[in-house]
Amino acid sequence: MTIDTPSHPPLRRTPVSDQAQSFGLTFQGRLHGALAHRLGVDILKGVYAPGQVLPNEIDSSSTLDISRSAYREAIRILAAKGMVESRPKAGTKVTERKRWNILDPEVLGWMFETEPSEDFIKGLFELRLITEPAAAELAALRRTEAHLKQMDAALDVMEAETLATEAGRRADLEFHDALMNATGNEALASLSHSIGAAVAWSTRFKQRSGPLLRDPVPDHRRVYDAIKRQDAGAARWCMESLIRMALDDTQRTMKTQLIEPRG
Amino acid sequence: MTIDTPSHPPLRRTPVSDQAQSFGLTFQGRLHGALAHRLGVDILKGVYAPGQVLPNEIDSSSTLDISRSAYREAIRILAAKGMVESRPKAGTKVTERKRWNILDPEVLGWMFETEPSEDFIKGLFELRLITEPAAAELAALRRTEAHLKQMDAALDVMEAETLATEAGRRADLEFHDALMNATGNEALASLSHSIGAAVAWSTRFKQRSGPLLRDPVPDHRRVYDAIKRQDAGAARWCMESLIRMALDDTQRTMKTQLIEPRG
DNA sequence: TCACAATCAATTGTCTGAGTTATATCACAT
DNA sequence: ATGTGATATAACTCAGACAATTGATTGTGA
Repeated sequence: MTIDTPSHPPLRRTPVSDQAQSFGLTFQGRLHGALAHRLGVDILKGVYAPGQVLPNEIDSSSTLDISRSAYREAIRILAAKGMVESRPKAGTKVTERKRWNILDPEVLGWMFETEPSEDFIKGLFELRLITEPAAAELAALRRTEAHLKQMDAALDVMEAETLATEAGRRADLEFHDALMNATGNEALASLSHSIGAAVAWSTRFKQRSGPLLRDPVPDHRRVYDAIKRQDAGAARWCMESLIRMALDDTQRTMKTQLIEPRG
Repeated sequence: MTIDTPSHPPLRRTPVSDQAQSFGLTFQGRLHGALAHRLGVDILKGVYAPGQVLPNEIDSSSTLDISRSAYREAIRILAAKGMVESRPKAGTKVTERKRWNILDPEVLGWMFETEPSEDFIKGLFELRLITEPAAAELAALRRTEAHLKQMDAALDVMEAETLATEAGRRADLEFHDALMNATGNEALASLSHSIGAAVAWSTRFKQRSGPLLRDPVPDHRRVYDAIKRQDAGAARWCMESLIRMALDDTQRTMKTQLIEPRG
């Protein structure tokens, strides 16, 4: 067994053969991005363990059949996210898990592609339960009319489209973004944006596997109402309940996915 | 005025001239890293505003007198942190501030090099006040003897070294890291690690400008004691008070820095 | 006048091959 | 043991070419 990267779909649109185009599942625009994606997911999956050094640039790029430049740029991306570390003579090694920037939106997205552990999901929602109710509280105290208008508009779209459509999911994100802007706290907004985007991404799977899902609009509306009337306590409580329900949905979805791994 | 990047120290160890070596302030190992650092700080400072497109690769790399590869790798780093976005024909443009991963440890470090706004500092500590007391609470409930031993050892070093030494500051980080491990929440630990590292980095400045600073060890010890006796409420309260004091120190330091910008 | 298709050109993306620099490892001497 | 120096290996940097993508422009037909 000398095969390093087993059973991956091709990294690039096969430029030579005009047939077999239908493969391009994982392909994303740029080559370095696609490779960073693949390596990132592999690291998260444990295909490459922390401490392990990757094959050197020459070998890697040649076995992947790409140029050294593209390979190096992919490594830079992973290094920027704290997942690998390169030094001359020592090679490029996977860093210890503690140093990974798992709250980076891209990393978080990769995470959700790997059937993350129950513990991780729980930890993430625990963090949401800490931050987002507090954010709702701040939003209730600091929101302006403009914020309310944004949130209200997003809610209308959510109601009309439901979470089954792309537009509906986007509206969900817009609602949370508006709420985070209302907190007037940039760092808090950045954190919630990352997590929210990742969780919303997983909503796509929820929607597919679960036949019936709780309508999220009323819960969101309650949060909105509390913020509108500047009731910080109620905003906190409603947001907390909203997240608990999302956790519940997500956990149930993950379980059914374990039963039927692929669609 | 056609000058693009005004008054920056040299990007590389001047390889030609053997003298004037003393310049190497900002230099960090690799060229792509140093450039990413410089560009990142410039973006945070507003030298390059969101929406603005950077000069193209050819021009940029030639005016900076580096190769296109090195320049491109720097851009990939910034793109990985959400700060720029490249597209063929359209160029590389600075993304809107909301999309920056300001909780990335590196970005946060760059932030503290730019005399961040009062609002940003307050927002960051507001986030700490939300997450870290909650973390202390969780740590009190879940800590093991091993965690306690780690924290205790770190406290001893802090006491012996004080925050004036590198070892002392490292011990401070170790204390918080052990605490975060005790929470058993990976996401929470990652967040606090980012913020903690950045704030600790700023401690270096605190130490320099402020002649006398509150001794932080007793406050830390109180948090430790509460966690040891599994008193979640006390742990939360002590941690909150610890952070409020740190905020106080930081704000005072920032103010004095405004009066006397450079040492 | 407007919608849509074809063309163009600017910019990033990719490739190749070479030389340079840092550093982990080992041998050797202290 | 400890420190010092040589060596080989890896990442790092460079240069120049070509390919691919796409925003803008122009042309075409209704």
